[in-house]
Amino acid sequence: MGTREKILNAAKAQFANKGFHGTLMSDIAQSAGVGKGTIYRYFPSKEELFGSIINSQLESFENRIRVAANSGDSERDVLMDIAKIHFEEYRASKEVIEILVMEGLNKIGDIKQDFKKGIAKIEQIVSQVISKGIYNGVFRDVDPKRTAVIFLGLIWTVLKHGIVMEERDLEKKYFDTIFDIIFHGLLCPDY
Amino acid sequence: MGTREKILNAAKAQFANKGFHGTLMSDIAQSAGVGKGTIYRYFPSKEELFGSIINSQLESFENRIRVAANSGDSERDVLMDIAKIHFEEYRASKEVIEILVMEGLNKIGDIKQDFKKGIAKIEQIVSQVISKGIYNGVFRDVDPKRTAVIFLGLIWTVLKHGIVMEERDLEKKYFDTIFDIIFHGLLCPDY
Amino acid sequence: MGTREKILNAAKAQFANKGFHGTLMSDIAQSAGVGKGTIYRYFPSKEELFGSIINSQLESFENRIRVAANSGDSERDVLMDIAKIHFEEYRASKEVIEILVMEGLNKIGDIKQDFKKGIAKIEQIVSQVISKGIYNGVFRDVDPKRTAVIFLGLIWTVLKHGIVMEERDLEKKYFDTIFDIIFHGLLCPDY
Amino acid sequence: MGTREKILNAAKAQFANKGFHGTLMSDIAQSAGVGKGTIYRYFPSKEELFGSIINSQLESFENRIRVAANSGDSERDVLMDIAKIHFEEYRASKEVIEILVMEGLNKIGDIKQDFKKGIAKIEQIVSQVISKGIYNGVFRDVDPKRTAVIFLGLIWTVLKHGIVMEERDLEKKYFDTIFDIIFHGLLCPDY
DNA sequence: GATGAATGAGTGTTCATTCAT
DNA sequence: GATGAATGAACACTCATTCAT
Repeated sequence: MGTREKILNAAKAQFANKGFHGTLMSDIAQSAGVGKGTIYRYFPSKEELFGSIINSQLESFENRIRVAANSGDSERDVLMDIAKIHFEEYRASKEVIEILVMEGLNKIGDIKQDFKKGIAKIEQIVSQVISKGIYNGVFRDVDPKRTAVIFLGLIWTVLKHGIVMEERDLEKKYFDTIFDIIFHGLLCPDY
Repeated sequence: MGTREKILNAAKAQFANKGFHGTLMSDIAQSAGVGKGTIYRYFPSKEELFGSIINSQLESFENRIRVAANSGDSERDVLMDIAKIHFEEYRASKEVIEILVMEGLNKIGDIKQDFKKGIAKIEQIVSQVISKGIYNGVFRDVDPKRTAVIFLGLIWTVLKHGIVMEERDLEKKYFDTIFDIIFHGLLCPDY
Repeated sequence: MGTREKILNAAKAQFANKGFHGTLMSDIAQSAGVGKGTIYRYFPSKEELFGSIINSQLESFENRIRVAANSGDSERDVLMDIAKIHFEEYRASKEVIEILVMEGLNKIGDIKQDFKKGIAKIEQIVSQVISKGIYNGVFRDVDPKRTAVIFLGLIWTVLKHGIVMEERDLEKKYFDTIFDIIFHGLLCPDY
Repeated sequence: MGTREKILNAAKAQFANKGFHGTLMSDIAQSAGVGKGTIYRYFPSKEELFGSIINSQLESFENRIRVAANSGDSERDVLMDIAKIHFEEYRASKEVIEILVMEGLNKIGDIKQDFKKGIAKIEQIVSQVISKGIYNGVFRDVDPKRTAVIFLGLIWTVLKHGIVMEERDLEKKYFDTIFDIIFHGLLCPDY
């Protein structure tokens, strides 16, 4: 494994465990098995190292979601795919998702701006999916932008809940409930 | 205004603006118009000052939500009331809600534990409301606990979205959309 | 008991227990049962309060020792009286002696200078006693000044030892040994 | 000179000059010609730095005294050697002895306990020397433990006197007088 | 390229002292 | 005269960053 990669992996583990402020550069160096100075040969600062992690994960999300959105599947299935992508990334890289969910919005340098931009892009993709779904008669006539926010919010909420409450097998429990409610609503037909 | 209150207000504003780690005790002192040492007459540490703010807001939420849950109204209306309470508290004290939403789960002393406990209590109340709603034929037969998590998470997410994206008139925009979707679902009857 | 006296007693107890730097003015105030501000009506500063205690004890020593020196007794007995005075004062006011022994020479303001002057005066008295003793054929022909230092040093040493090692019944144990050695020497006649 | 050594030397000088509480870490850093943070690479706290100095000197004393005690010389000479060791160490490292004498018993962390233990060990060695001296007919039949306390205390007191009164050529003045008195006593044979 | 010893700006906290009541 | 709330200068300690080797 390359040095840069070793540093990134160590940083992900440390930031996820102890948060941005709780993580020392020396922790990362030690955990990566490199000298402290070496980190600075690859990343100009702690902040940029942190930002790197956040941004690369956001890009990965954006790309995968964009692919799903253009798959040609029913918009109903696209939404389910988007949810699956989130849970998959969570399973594949719990630590990075933990960082995203817990620290993504901390007021650390320009991280927050990057995060906002990343989220906004994803929201826009989802919003377009919903618009298409409405146009194609799959979804009721809801406000697409707000609904995108709500939909993604739901997924993030469940991820966060799993992380915070330290639940195992998060996705299996919640996946069906989320879609049951978001697709069919909570109320009985009579109400 | 009492000194303690001045300090609390200044602290809320500073923590909301700059986050826990970005806020200096001297900022709070200056913004409160008191000496740095004075803060320590009222709060034993920065952490406890922060925790004080978090906990008192969580208690306020819990109490108001408990009252709403016992109001005797239809469970449908209780859920709407609970959402209204969140938006109201947000309007009344944007800064504290901002702190709760942005920093409540940071790894700062025991804050995270307090926060988790507070959230768990509220989730339990909502879970009972949903159970009753199912029993009374208002709600479909969903899993009450998971649905409570999803419902509350949704509201928090929307609050967070409003804060992060700096939207104005947050509640007016989202309130109806949230309940339209969560009550009636996203899919057209045919799907 | 007058307020000034209450403060002095409380200060003696606190300084003896916790040392100068370990004692807070608020400790003294509380232990004296007065307000913190009240101390400053009687003593201009913590340092002066401390100095007051040191100096008044040194004066008491000086006076009693001067009286003993002028008693007309044999110089042998005068030395024993001087030792007795030390042990008596220790018994009567352990705390002040503790302060004298443990903190008298700390580099706190001008305390050290006062202490040095007080000790020098006492040494001079003892030196004169020894001179007279030599003149009167009681003592061997030793250097009176150095012998005074040694004699007083012995007594202080034993006091300090008792305080540090927290021995009880200090004086009974050591009094005879000190005078046995200092009067008759350690060596057997043959050596 | 190694960094650790530079720091230790600077710390000795500063502590001796200004006492523990009067010495700032930044003073030590400046005087050592290193940055403030560098001190903390070698010593975990001001207290430990101080304790380090105290303890290493106490160990040095103990070792040298133990060697002297086992030299096989007459117990009379061993006592004189022990006194010489004290004066030698004083000459070699006035500052550390000054710290020992002036601050060794202050209530600073666990220093006092270390100091007490160190002194107790040395007292025990001396006590054994005196016991042997009595057994071998060199010393009169005195209490060995108390005599050890008195003997060592006397030496320490004279060192302290020299430091406090800022006398030069301390040892030359006092050495003979101390042993004249302590060996042969103060009284004329008739008394 | 890699290192880790050195750095010093930055921060939470303490506590003697003041002064309005 | 007595008080104790308020003060802010002072200080130990941290840690991201640098740079000589």
